[in-house]
Amino acid sequence: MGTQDVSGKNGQKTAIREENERAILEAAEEVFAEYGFSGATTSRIARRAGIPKANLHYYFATKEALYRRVIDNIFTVWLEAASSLNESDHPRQALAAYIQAKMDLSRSRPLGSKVWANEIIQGAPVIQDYLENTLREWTASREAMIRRWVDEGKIAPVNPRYLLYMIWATTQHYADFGHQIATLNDGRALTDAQWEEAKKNVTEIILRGIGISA
Amino acid sequence: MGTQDVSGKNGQKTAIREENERAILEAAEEVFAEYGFSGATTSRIARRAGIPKANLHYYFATKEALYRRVIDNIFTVWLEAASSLNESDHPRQALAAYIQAKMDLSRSRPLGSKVWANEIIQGAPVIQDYLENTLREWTASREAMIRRWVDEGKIAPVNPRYLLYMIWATTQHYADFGHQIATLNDGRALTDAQWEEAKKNVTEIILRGIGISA
DNA sequence: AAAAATCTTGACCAATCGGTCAAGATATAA
DNA sequence: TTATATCTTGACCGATTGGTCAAGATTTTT
Repeated sequence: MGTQDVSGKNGQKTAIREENERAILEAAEEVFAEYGFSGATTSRIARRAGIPKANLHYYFATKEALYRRVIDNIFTVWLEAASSLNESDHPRQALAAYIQAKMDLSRSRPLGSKVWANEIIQGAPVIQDYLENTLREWTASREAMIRRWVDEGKIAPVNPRYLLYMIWATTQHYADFGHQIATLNDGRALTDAQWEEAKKNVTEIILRGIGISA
Repeated sequence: MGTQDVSGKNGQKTAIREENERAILEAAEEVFAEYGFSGATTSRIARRAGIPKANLHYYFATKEALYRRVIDNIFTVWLEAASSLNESDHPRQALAAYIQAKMDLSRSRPLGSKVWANEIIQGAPVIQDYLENTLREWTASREAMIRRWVDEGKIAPVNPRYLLYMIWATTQHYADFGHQIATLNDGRALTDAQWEEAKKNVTEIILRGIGISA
C-alpha cells in the first residue's frame, strides 16, 4: 500500500497533520460512500471536513490519493473481521463468530461497506490488486477449511465459495441497503433489539442451512 | 410515474423516436450502473449511445428525467420477478421459484441491480416514493404470508422480514458484486454450470435454513 | 530571537459539467 | 409538390470540476 512519506526530520507526523488528515479521511469516507469515486468532489469533502479545498489538497495531492487511503483503511478493518473465521473452532462457533463480526462491522462502519460496494460495482479500478492477491488467498484458505468440514461430515455438502458469498452478501446488505431497511421499518433505523434479532435470524438460518442444528 | 407526453397528433411515438430513446436508455443504464447518478455524465451516455450530447437532450430534457425513466424500467422488471413469490404454492415451491427468478434476474439484468444498489446507497433520492408505497406494501403482504407458514408449522420460526432480506441480499450480490465474484473465479465470469450450482446452493441453504428439507 | 519548517487560503487555471439554441436536414401529411 | 412536423448538431452558456500557486500566518527548531 504505497503511501508517500511526509514525515519530518524526526520521522513522525506533526499533531496538526495527524488531526487534519483524520478529519479529511472521515469526511472523505462519508462522501465516497454516498457518491462513489466519480461522483464525489474534493470541494464537497473539504466543506464537510470544515476546511478550504486548497488545504485538503495540501494534505492529499489528488482525489485518487485520498481515495486510496480511505480504501486502505477499510480493507484493514475488513481483514480484522475476516480473522475471526479461523481454524481453531468447530464449524458452528467459527461461522457464528464470523457472521457476528461481519454484522457488527455493518453496524459500526456502514460507510466503509458502502465505499467497498461502490468500488466493486465500478469494476474495482483501485483495489483490483487487493482482490487478486490478499482476498483471493484468504478466500482460498477458508474454502479449503470449509471443504474439510464437508469431507469430515461436520456440515452438509455445500460449495464453500457460495456459502461465503451468502455470508458476505447478507451481512453487508445491512450496511449497503440500510436506507431501504430503515424505510421498510417505518423510516427508522433498526433498534438494538431489532439488530440482535436480525443477527440471530441470519446466524440460525445459515447454520441450519448447512446442517448444523442450532 | 409521470412522464410527459411527446406523442404526435395521432398519439404515438415515431419509429425514429422509439429507436433513439431505446438506444439512449440502454446506454444510460450502463453508465448509471457504473458511475451512479452523480458520477454519470450526459456526454458519456451520449457517446456510448453513439449520438451527440445535444441529441440526447432533445429526447430527455434533463439527466434526472433520463435517470427516472431508467429507474422506472428497472422497478417494473423487479416487480415481475416479485410476482413469482405468490400465495398459491407451498412454501418450498414458492420460495424456490422466487429465488430462481431473482437469480435469473441477476444474471440477465445485472445493470439494473447495480443502478438500484447505487440509488439505495445514496439514500434513494429518486425512488423514495416507490420504497414507501409499492415496495412497502409488497413486503408487508409477503411477510404476512410467510408468517402464516410459520404459524402453520410449515417452516421454522423465523422473522419473515430478515428472511426476505437474506434472499434479496444473496441473489442481488451475484449482480452487484459480479466483478469480485469473477475475480475470485480466475478473472472469468461464472459459467452456466457454475451459475446453476450457485443457484442450487443458495436455494438449498436457504430452504434447509428455514426447516424445509431439500 | 532568529531561522527553518510547516500550515493556511484566496485567487486562479484549463477542462468538463448540464443544458440551450438556432439553423439546417430529414421525414411525414396534405 | 408543398407545407408542416420532427429530428440533428455545432457552437455556445454560466457553473463547477480537480488541481496549482504564491504570499502570508503559524509553529517548531536552533
